[in-house]
Amino acid sequence: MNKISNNQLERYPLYLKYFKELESEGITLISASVIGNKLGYSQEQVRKDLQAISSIEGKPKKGREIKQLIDDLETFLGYKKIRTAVVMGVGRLGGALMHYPYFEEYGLQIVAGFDKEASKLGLTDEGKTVYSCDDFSSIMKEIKADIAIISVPASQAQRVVNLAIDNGVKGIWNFAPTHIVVPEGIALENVNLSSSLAILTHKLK
Amino acid sequence: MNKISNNQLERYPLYLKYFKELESEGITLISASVIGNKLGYSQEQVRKDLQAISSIEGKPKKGREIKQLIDDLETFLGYKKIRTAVVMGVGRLGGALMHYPYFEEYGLQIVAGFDKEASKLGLTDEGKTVYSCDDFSSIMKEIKADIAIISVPASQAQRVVNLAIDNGVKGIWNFAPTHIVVPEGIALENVNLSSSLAILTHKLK
DNA sequence: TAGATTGTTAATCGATTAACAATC
DNA sequence: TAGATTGTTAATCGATTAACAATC
Repeated sequence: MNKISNNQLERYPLYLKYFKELESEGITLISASVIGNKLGYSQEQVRKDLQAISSIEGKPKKGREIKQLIDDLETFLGYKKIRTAVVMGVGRLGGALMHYPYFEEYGLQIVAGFDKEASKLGLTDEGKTVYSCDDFSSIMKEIKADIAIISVPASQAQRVVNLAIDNGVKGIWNFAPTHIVVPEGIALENVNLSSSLAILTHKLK
Repeated sequence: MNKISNNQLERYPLYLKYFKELESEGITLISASVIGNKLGYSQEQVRKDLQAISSIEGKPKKGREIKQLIDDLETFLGYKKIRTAVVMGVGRLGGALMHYPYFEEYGLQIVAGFDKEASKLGLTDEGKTVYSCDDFSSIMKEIKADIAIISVPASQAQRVVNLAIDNGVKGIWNFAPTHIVVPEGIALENVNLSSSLAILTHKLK
């Protein structure tokens, strides 16, 4: 199997979203050029992208079956087997992530939050529980989450990441605006708003 | 001047953050290899990156002056001249963005929020005002924000983006998980959590 | 002077785009 | 059959890495 680049990986959820829209409109077949026009990619790129994850070939003159594409994409993106996550740091951003409505659709289940402030602990309006950081190890023994979402202040991030990894987390999704280090074998993905803003600002000039 | 790639742009805020840390520790000079080790880049890449934005040359045997680097990066990234933004859709995520504590540091000032729900309107705890979407045009005539941060549900995003552009916004920072289209001359940057999650999930395998 | 670090030029690598044959 | 769309192979483009001369 060919290696799949990050750019490519970023595109797949956008394809999936579009295909679901088409499906709800009752459309069953789609060609690479139509997809490309809609999403702003070249048709060659669309073909390569879809070839890389499709279980069956497209049909010359007709295109690809949307139902099949959705199935393949959901399988490839892991939406079909649920992964669990905890949110570490339930401030404004952490709270938003803890209740982000689209994660369910992506197969990501937020099972708990952790914070050190007593006022934040307990059940949230949406029925999720925020535990004290002190209880992290014992709670993790029960829930065994796959992923830790880091939304603590930058100064706390590395410490909290270490704690999460020590307690069995295999992936770190870091929203704290700081560089963190993880050992071999642990997946790390950063969402850094300052980087995104830098791109926007540069385009504005 | 050479063109600067998006990857490169994403790295600059991370350099800046690191340099500020070093400065607060009283360090005045830094070499490309030390920077690379710390942030996980090659020293060649660091040199190219810094050359592209530096106003003065580095000093053989010594490295580069941190103070100068910070100044050059802040200038390049636009942190020195304040840009204003409005948040469209003050749900959990929008609320978090509206009060995100680091934006000030990046020279981004959130001047107002907009929502259509009456219960959300008025002053927030942190002293910012959420206006009704109905008043968008008239308020924008006063505040003339540069950027619109989009945090409405996906189904509303394109409509809201159009409204923002019609009222003079020059940049769209889109947090809604959907593909949107902007006319020529308008800057668009997407923060798509599903794309970021796709990368994390892939690394987890 | 010797050595560390710089800047520059060339080589490599990978992703995207282009060209084209295959097929329903 | 003709034409649209596919998959594959080659060309281009751009970013990263490597090599090396310049300099304090």
